[in-house]
Amino acid sequence: MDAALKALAEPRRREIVRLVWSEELPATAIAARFSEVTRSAISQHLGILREAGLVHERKEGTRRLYRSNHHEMARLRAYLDDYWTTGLERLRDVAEAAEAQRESRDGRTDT
Amino acid sequence: MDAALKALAEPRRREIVRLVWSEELPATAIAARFSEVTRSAISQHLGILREAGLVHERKEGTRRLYRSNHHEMARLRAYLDDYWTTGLERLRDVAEAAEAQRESRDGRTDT
DNA sequence: TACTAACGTAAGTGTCAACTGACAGAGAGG
DNA sequence: CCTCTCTGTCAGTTGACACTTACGTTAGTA
Repeated sequence: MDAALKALAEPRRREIVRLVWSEELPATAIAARFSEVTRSAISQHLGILREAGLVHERKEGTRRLYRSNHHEMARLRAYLDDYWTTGLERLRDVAEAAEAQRESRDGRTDT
Repeated sequence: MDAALKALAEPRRREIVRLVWSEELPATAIAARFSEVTRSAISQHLGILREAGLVHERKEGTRRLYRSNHHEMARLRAYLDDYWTTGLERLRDVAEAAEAQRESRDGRTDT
């Protein structure tokens, strides 16, 4: 899960995931979209994405077709949603409520 | 924006943001929560988070109080939400609709 | 002034990541 | 078999990053 987030922190890889989201594409076709880097670099990016479980790989003859792993992407999204809400907003509410209680009860506290 | 995502790809920094989400804390207090690394490391993490605009810094005497920048966090969240929906799901819908049209029109296509 | 607490920061190190260029294997077609 | 295409991978370079140690700075205090 941590690997997935780290993988998507790279703009190039976010773009790759975007490319193969709705279309299954061979490695060469994916690499062709990136004129700034070599095919080798894209191949390595694909390896990282596959390792992180963000893309699926399917062999067909001499080609390897890639497509996004929607399920894993959904998991990552859920993880982040949990981070925003449970981890932060809700924590803030709890803290504020607790502080309000402390203030109205003791007027001062620590820890 | 990209710096923010990259900053949050680091687990330690995610934890820091969590710590100062509801409470404004001095650097020392934050560092005290992390027994595995030195105060210097945390200070550098705080610098990166500040650079990415994810935390606010306020000087008070000899101390520096930190707290999360909710606004920037919301922006990042919106950016990701846009990535999931507009960038992916919607794109998939469009692609699937187009493919369905192609199939019912030609019966077969490539590229 | 001298001392101390709270910080940031420079310097140095080990590790990891992105990239290029060269090479190897696998499958298709002559 | 030979050749061409598609593709992963290895070797090597460069730069970024997380971390530690040491030092400098600033503000409060005796």
